Amino acid sequence: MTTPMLTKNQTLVFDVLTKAESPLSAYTILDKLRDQGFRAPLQVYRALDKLLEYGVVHRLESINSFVACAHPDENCHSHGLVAFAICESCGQVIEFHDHEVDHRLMDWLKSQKFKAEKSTIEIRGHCAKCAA
Amino acid sequence: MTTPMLTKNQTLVFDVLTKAESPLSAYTILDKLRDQGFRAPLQVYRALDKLLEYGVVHRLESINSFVACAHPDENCHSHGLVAFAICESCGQVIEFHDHEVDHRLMDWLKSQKFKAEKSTIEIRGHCAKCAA
DNA sequence: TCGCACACGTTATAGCATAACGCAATTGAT
DNA sequence: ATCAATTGCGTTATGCTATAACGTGTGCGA
Ligand SMILES: [Zn+2]
Ligand SMILES: [Zn+2]
Ligand SMILES: [Zn+2]
Ligand SMILES: [Zn+2]
Repeated sequence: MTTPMLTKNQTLVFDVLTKAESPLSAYTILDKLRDQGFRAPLQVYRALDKLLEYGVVHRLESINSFVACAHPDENCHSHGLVAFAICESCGQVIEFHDHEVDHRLMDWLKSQKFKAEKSTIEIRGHCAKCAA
Repeated sequence: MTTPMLTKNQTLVFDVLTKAESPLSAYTILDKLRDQGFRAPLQVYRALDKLLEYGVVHRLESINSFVACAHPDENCHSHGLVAFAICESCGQVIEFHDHEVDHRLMDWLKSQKFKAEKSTIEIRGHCAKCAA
């Protein structure tokens, strides 16, 4: 997916996520953008929908939050799965890709004739710094 | 985790999930149990918390729903990750385990000194029957 | 000019989850 | 026997997450 020009709201939301050090919930984003004129959740959700569609933002299902893509320039997303390690102490997220995991999962799905469309791989725990 | 005797509410919730053909949301479970005296969401959530703790029920993060474990007798859960293929047409869920995927993910996490505690692997798409 | 697509704003509502209180039964130590 | 701690339960209220439904304005090609 080639990313078209972002609209004003999309840019605001994307910038907030890019500057954040941890994933943010839609409502947290809303609060951060009230000074820029945001008033309602839909303004955030509509922007997020587009950013997700363009692949420049990921949704973390297990914590109802959103992060900017950590590898916006690689085209891994088009042919591979994305995985996340989420620290429950500091909130830091590491986004990673592993083709071996991809292929293994895809093979299994293929063996079941299951047509995959979206995937979620999220590991929660404690990062090196917080586990000490 | 050895599963202790279930309480009345836990049994009711577990039975509903066991009989269901698809994952159920907590509020759907609540509705199904109103005739048995359930009145409030907390009655469901408290039972679910215990059932999740005992490992006899899984939570599907990507669809805010719950399913009975499909392999209650295997002890895979103690040493392996659990994955789900979720059909977005018929709602059917296939629970599966793949040690190769486990090891690969665990190795990566180890290389990052990340201490994993909970994992979520969910693939959404269309099952063989619905993809036709 | 008309029709359409798209972004946007606003209000209201739906859906998911937990806080906080109090009561009752159980257990296990003193 | 008594007390304290634990656990489950019921209820009310609240908070967080997400979408429905309506209307506006703008740009653009037929
Ligand atoms: Zn990414
Ligand atoms: Zn951390
Ligand atoms: Zn299971
Ligand atoms: Zn299906």
